[in-house]
Parts: sequence; C-alpha cells; structure tokens
Amino acid sequence: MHISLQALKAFESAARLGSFKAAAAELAITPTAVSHHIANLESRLNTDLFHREVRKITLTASGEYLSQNTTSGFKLIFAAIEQLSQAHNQVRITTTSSLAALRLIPALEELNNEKPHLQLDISTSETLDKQLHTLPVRLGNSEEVNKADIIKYERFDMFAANAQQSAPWLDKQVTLYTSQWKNNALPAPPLMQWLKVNNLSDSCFKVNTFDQELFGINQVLANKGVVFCSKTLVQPYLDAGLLTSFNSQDVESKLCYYIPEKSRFETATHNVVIEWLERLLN
Amino acid sequence: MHISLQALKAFESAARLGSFKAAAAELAITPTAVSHHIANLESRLNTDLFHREVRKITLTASGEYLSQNTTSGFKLIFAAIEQLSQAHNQVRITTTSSLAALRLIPALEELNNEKPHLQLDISTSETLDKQLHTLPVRLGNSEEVNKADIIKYERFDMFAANAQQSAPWLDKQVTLYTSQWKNNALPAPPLMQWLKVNNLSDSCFKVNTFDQELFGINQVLANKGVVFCSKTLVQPYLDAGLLTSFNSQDVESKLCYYIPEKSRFETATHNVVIEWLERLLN
DNA sequence: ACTATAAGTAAGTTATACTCATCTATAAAT
DNA sequence: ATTTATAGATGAGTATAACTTACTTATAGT
Repeated sequence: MHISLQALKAFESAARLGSFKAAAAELAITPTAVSHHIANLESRLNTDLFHREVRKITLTASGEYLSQNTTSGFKLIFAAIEQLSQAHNQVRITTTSSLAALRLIPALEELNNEKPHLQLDISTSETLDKQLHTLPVRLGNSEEVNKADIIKYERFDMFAANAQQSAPWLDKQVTLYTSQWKNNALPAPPLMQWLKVNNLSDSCFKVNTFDQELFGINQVLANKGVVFCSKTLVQPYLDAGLLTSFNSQDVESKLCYYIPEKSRFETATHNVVIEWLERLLN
Repeated sequence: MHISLQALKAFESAARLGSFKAAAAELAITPTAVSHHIANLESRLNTDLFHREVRKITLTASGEYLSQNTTSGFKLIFAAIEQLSQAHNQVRITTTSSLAALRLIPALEELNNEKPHLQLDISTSETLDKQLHTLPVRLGNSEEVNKADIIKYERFDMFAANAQQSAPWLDKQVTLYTSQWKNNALPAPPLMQWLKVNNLSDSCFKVNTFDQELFGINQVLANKGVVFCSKTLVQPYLDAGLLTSFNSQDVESKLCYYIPEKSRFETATHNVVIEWLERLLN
C-alpha cells in the first residue's frame, strides 16, 4: 500500500481549512484534484476521512486523527524549509551578557553599515537554541576546547576609571570587583597570579564578586573601586580613555571565547560573521 | 519556489540512512532518482545539503537541520497512517480499575472466542491517551452527561459474602466498606438513601472508605464485613453465589458509566465493542 | 592495472497528478 | 415552483514530474 505524499498534503489542507475549494486555492490546483486525492487516500486507507455534508465536509474520527498528525508533521517540515530559504542572510550570535553588551552590540552599527544585507542578531539567551544559523560564542577553558574553535584567548588585568590619578591600591585598601562564574567548570579569573606578577598583596583589596564581568566593569565606570577582568571586554573603554590599567602587568588565563564546532559553519554569511568577530576581538 | 514532497522524502531517507543507494532501496526507486531529487532540492533551496565525499555523503549544517525536521515530520505523518491502516480491528478501552478488573477483563476471553479477529485491549491509565480507537468508559453524573452517551445507570446495594448466614448488621455493628471518589465532582454513593429505604440506622455500621470500589469488594470477598457498592460491579459474584445482598432493597444513584461523544465512534469495530459493553453490563 | 562501489549526467519512458467537461445534490433567491 | 448558485463527485483525457536505462566519473581496495 503506497500512499501519495501529495494526496496527504491535499488532505491536510482540506482538513485544516474545512473545504476542498479552499485547499485547492491554497495548493494552486483545482478542487477536482483535491477531490481525487482524497478519494484516493480514503480508498487506500480503507477508511472515510470526511463526512460529506451539503456544501461542507466534516472530519470523521479517523480523519481528525490523521489531520492532527499530518498538520503537525507538515508544519515541522515546512518550517524547516522556510528557515533554510529565508535564512541566507540571517545569523544569530548567542553569547554572554558581558561580551554582548560591551563588545558585540556596540560594534553592530558599523557592521550593519558595512554589510547592509546581513541580518545579525545578538542574543544572550542561556537556553541554547537549536535554530539554524545560530552561532554560539562561549566562554571556555582553552586547555579543553578544540584549538581550532578558539577565537580569543583571554588575558586579565586590573582596571580603574581614568579619573583616578594613580594606582589607587598603593595608598589605601580599595574595593576590587572580579567574577565568580556560576558554571564552576570554568577557570576562575587569575587574580592570585596577577598579584604575584605585580608584587602586590591581597590585603590591598576588598574583593567583591559578580557572576558576570559586566557588573564589576559598570561599578568601576561609576568610579567605584577597581575591576579585575578580561582585557577583551574593557578594550573599547581603554581606547576611549575611560578606563586605565595604570601600567600594571597583565596575566594570561585559561579562559577563551570559542565557537563549538566552528568548522561546521560553512555558509558565506557565517564566515563573514566569524571573520568579523575575530577581527573585532583581536 | 515549489518544492516537491517526494524530493523531501528522498532527502529524508538519504539523510537518515547516510546513503543514496540505501535510500533508493528503502523507497523502491533507483539511486539515480534519489540523486535527481536531491539535486533538485538543493537547487531550489539554493543550499548544499550533502557534502559529496568518496562513496559516501555527509550532511552539511543546513542538511542536518533539514534532516532533523523532515525526519520528525514524516515520522509523525507515517505513524498516523500506520495507526489508521493497522487499527481496523484494534480497540482500546480505558476505564476505572474496578470496572476493568471486575467486569471487562473477566469477560474478555469469551469475546476473544466469539470475535477472534478483534484485538481489544483494556487499560486503566489515568492519562487519557489521544490514540486513535481509544474508547473511554467513564464514571459520571447521569444528570450532567449526554443521555445518548450513557451505557449503564448505576444502582447501589449492600453486599456480603454468601458464607454469612443472614444479614449480619441485624446482630451487631459490622464494618462497612464504601467509596469516596478522589474526583469530588462525582456523586457520592447513596448510602443514606439506602439506609432509609431499608429502615436501618448508620449506627449498625462502622464505615471505611476506599477511592475505588474494587478494594471494598475484595475485603468482603475475604469475608471481612459488608460493602456498599454498585450492582454492576458485583453482578458476576452474585451470579456465582459468592456474594449476596440478603434481599435488601437497592437504590438508584446519579452515577453512570458513559462514553463521551459516543456517536463519534463510527467504525464497525467500535460498534461491535460498544454493543458488547452494553450487552455485558445490561 | 583491474575490479568494485557510490554517485552524477543525459536522454528517453511511464504513470501520477492534474484539468476539463459534465453531473448531483441542496440551499437560497426570484 | 422554478431558477440560480455552490460545493463537491465522476470520468476521460493530458502534461509533466518522477522514474529508468545506459553511460560516465571518481576512487578505494586487491
């Protein structure tokens, strides 16, 4: 028993629209063709699918059942096709709030001017969406992730608002903001190494932590203490002269930004975005 | 852009099986036809779906995405067709544990002998399954449900093991089992009415309740006290002389067994089963 | 170098999916 | 009561999508 997919589609439309005529219009064929398809289906399945009433049709129990399943089935299929055909110029980056807010979103306008056709969308959703063309930029341990996937190795340093005259920790104990990740599989910020390299004791600082670097950086921009964070995130503020590192020595960390299975993204649009990201952060 | 469902199906098979040849075998066409279909799809979607490697194909990211969605979509559709074409002789009754255990399951063997082609399945699952050909037999309030849906009006009486010489409540206070439904939209068993009609006081009884009539009936079968329950459930035990009502007067109740939207079930098989149910219980 | 395998190409063939013309049944309008 | 309009059914004929055959390409294994 071989049932025709076109007949199923015709049935699905007719069942959903409650009319052969409407289904025919939707499928750009004649009502007769729909009638044939459904008669064919009914004979092959050996069940009535519609009750024929005057100038209207209603589903039988079997028809109702088949309708629900074909409708959801075809919906899935056509939604996927819709994605594939529309999404040539669409890319969504999902990443941390900090990277999004401090680096990606501020740089978006320039990219939009450069490549006006490109529809780039930045999202900070935690739930990894299985959408096509979603490019996840994750924070990871550079010793564990695939080297080829890494787009930026993180270095850490201490920063304060440029309004401060000189390294404030030399005078008195200052409030220090740093990060403590919710995900404790991530390497912690290398604060101890930094103190050692810069010949400082932790007694100079009163340490506060947030789970996102963004928050500490915001405190410091408001001239409240100093922040120990990734150079990547504060680069624009350093360039703009809003933050300064007072010539302290930066340290490397095991943290990196990476795109899982980077090579998997192979469309021209993806490559444009990946190159933009690498240029932006390096 | 009009994409062919057959091409999609060919793609789905090829993607799932990882081979045009295997897909061709599954669809009973030639590998060339599969190749055509996929080339056609790729040109219409303007995307590669497979990487052509030597003697093997692998999915691109787009192909992977389309594959997942088409596979689940077609799965839904063909599972429904499978149901429709296989289920001509299949019916599943879902009902209460009590009705199932005391009346339906014991009567199944006879039905199987009478109609060997019929595959009747009794289920007591609470979760109403949206399976095709599931016939729910529910306990309801006869004043609320559609009259045409009712298959049995319930009458209640007091029963004890036939081993008891005479009505045990005349001598001393006895343990009485009755039901208190979890679903309090259901009318309670009409114990007060029964006491009144039979000129008895509730002081004759020590009342215990279960949420299913079956449990009280089982107590009484083990010669532990008396049970106030539906006549429908104990009829076989009365016939077999295992339980007796000692000529007490039964009372009507608002409870009934009914099949929601009974007229909706219109196949020959459903009608056979509904008639069997009505014959069995009446 | 030879064989086997998986897929692609081009051209020809088949049968499915469609249309057209006609018909039925019923509701609404005249 | 007759006419008109509407939704769908039926049957015959047709266009074209889907398929096959024959041949080609590419490459892995012997």
